[in-house]
Amino acid sequence: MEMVADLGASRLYRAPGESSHQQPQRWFNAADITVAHQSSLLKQLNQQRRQELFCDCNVLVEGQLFRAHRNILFASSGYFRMLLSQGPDDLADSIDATFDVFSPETFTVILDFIYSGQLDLSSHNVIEVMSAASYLQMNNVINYCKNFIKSSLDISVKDEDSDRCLSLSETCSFTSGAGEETSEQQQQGPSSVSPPPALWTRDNSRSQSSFMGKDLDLESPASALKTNPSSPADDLNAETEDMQDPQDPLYTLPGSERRRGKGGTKRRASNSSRSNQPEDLDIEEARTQKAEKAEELYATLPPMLGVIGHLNKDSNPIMRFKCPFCTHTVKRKADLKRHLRCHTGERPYPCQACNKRFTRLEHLRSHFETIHQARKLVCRKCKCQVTEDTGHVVCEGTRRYRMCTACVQEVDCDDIPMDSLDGANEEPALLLGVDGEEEGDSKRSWMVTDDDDLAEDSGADLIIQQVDDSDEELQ
DNA sequence: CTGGGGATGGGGCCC
DNA sequence: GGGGCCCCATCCCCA
Repeated sequence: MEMVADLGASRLYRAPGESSHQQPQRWFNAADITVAHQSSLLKQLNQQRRQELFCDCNVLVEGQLFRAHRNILFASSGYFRMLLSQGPDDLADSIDATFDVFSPETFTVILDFIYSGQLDLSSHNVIEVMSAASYLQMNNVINYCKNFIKSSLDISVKDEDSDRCLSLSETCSFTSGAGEETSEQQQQGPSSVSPPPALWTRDNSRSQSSFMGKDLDLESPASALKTNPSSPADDLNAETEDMQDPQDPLYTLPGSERRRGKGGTKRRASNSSRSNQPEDLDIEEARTQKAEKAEELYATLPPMLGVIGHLNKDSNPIMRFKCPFCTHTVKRKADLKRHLRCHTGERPYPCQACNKRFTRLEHLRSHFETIHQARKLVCRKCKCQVTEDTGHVVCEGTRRYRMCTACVQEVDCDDIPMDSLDGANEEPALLLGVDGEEEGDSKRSWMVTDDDDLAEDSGADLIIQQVDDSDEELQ
């Protein structure tokens, strides 16, 4: 084909075999050609999908199998992009993804959109489609849903409750993540999908169940990389790999984050109190990177985080915030931010005594009081109740605990460094702080001292400073 | 091997 | 929105 004119973006081509002398001349606009080509191509792909030709990706939604093309899913969804870019690509017969967080009908709507540009939204399915789109990281679909809801709420736009079908041609351009720049596609008859009932509450309950449960393949794109549902053994392995040892520079790197069950902290009980000084820089670097990545992650969160939950008793919608990485929803944005730390691996609260890091200040406080302050008025040996006066505080490395007089006499006292009773009642300096944060007044008692060596936690070398701060200052 | 308890993490919710 | 408390689940250690 010969280009005969360049009109900026619109180039004109002469059909092959036609000379400039032939009449009438047939001119092709490059933009038209592109659109026609894309349209034809997509139509072909859609046909192939419906005929299950060359489908190399299996998606299981509530037991219903969908077959599609990896490259199409990859190009359309951030979720699949992450999933397919890291998953094995030689398992044509295996299930690539399993979803229980939305219905097959919803996935059909989304799949039809991917392959046709037609988003079959209705007042009945918009919430679940939006929720699914959020889960699949398809910002364009989310935007359509938002527009749909917005226009539905606008009483000036009289559309009653009639279902509407948004097509690419009628809505905004896409500037979101890669793969969602599907550009203008051909108009195609809306796929006839029977809309499921509004299922937000169902989704919400799933959120809880899946979150509390073990179906890791639903938790996050990263965890979804597992082809098969994780077995307890897998979890164990995951645990093993996901050490929370602060000495491990990767222990909470966002990229290595893997969802685990509640409270699954792998403890290298004594390891955490060992310091490899030459690695400190690496640790700090990793920590910084992690914080930066977390910030970056927060900054690049999909715009659609707030979703409309079920109606309250006044029939007003209850806004909930959905985690972009899993199906969990929360009422408050602050709770979502807190929740996101379990995905980002961010642990902004380090214990200066043992270097262990925590996601929350309260966890750090609890840890410090329990481990380093001997706050429990219980004899560690005989479990009897002691008081601050009768409970001798025994130091063992960075650990402090109380023992009753009898137990102290029973064991070889000479081997156990022991605080005086007076000292036991005094407050060791809480060498705690929040990385990168100025200590506020409320945290003054959690002083950061200049003695960074305290963080080295070299066992018996720990220096317990005794200051006059009262316990109450902690509260 | 097993059960109990400690330590930790995460969600809900109040202040 | 942050801090904090309560509750519960999970994991690990140890007797």
